[in-house]
Amino acid sequence: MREGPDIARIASLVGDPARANMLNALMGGTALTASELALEAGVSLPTASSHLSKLMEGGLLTLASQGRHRYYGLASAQVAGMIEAIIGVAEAVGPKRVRPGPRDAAMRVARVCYDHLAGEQAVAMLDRLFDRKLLLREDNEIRLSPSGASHFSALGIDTHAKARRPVCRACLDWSVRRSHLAGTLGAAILDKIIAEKWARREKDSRAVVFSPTGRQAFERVFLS
Amino acid sequence: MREGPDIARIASLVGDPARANMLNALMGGTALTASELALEAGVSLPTASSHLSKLMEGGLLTLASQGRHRYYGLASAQVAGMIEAIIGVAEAVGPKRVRPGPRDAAMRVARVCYDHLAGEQAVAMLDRLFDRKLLLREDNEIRLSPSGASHFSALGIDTHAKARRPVCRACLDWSVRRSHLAGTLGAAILDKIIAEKWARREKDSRAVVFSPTGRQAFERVFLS
DNA sequence: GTGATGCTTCGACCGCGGTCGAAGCATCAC
DNA sequence: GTGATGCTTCGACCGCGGTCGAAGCATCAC
Repeated sequence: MREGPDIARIASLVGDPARANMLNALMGGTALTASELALEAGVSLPTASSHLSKLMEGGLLTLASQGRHRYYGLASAQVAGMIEAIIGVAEAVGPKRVRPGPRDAAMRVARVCYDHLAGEQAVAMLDRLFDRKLLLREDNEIRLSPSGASHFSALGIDTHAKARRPVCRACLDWSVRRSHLAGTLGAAILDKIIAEKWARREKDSRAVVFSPTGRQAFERVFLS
Repeated sequence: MREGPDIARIASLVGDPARANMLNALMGGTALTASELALEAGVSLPTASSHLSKLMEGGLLTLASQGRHRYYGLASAQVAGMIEAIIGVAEAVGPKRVRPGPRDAAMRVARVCYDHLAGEQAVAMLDRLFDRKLLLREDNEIRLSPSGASHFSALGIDTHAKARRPVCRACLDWSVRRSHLAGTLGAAILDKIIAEKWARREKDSRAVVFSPTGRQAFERVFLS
């Protein structure tokens, strides 16, 4: 018996198959309606609605109403990071799959984690941003250096904090088991990658697939 | 409906109050017996035993039999990291506690995370080890540099890999939301801190409290 | 061998929470 | 206004899983 944060409550929210499927679907970063999430989870609309209200009450989701459409999304990158951590353990202890499959390999290279890039490319990128001193580790935070601020501005990437969200944040990568970049800067970089058409989102997957020229451009800008 | 790692199964293992209490107790790194864990969880011995077999089957625990005593411990630093991530979300979405209390503050400064140090001090230490190039980020891993190897050897810290466990690993800190050092090196450093009596473990808590001189010694060796 | 200790297994109980059909509510188009 | 769409609420059902006492099993001390 101990007080402290109610970890059982949070874990049990993720611990139902229908809710886990919904959260997994939302890891792609796109907000979805109750009908879409019911389909993802394989349950009826009333059941999905009941799950969604539980996830809302637990603080794991946000809701944006647009007319008669109601879009559910993950509450934060922190929630996404927790789900990544659970996926990591599930992968590690789960039955070894015979062949990981091409989609799985693509996910390890680059994928969406809520609103930012994850995978080997993302971890390598954060390492290089530190090496080039565009980002600094300081006072237990990741901070944008002056040269980093001008670097990203020159690329047309907005580096200003929005609504209480930090610019830079670390997020643990389940496939690499190292940190990648989250926060508004992480989200802005992913936006740029997609906007520049350096990479495209795989349909019905979190995988991010770079084109040959897009990969070169990405590496020149972020990995050089 | 989707295939993939069974995250609901792992999360539901953590999602029961009794099991969550047990896992929380094991975050201190000390392996405990079924009776001790039953006490922690506030359930009877038969109930605790049933929970423990479920956690074992799910791959979250390891078991070491010593005569008629059976010691349960967390299966890996990865499992510990997942629990830290869940704690982080529970803290963030949970009711804001009126006064965090001194023990809570001490936990944020330094605490045990399974077998290694976590908290502000641990995050600062990993940053400095990178700055001093004793550790290197390379190929999506953390590697010990040659100078790092001789540095730690000189301190009497064994830096050899043991039984398929990596020497260096990142683990996300729930209070700082940045990486600290896990792996055999992370464990060896915590061992040294305790062995040198630079700090002591708080009873019935994960907090690690440095003595004034111990803190100076730690900062001289790892934060300078 | 005998008795003690530590834990697991068995069996029975029970209630929490997931489930969906039907009804209700809100917003839309026209 | 009327009908359609999208979602939530209500109500009833049901079964999974948590619970513990009693019994059983394994290892210890002597």
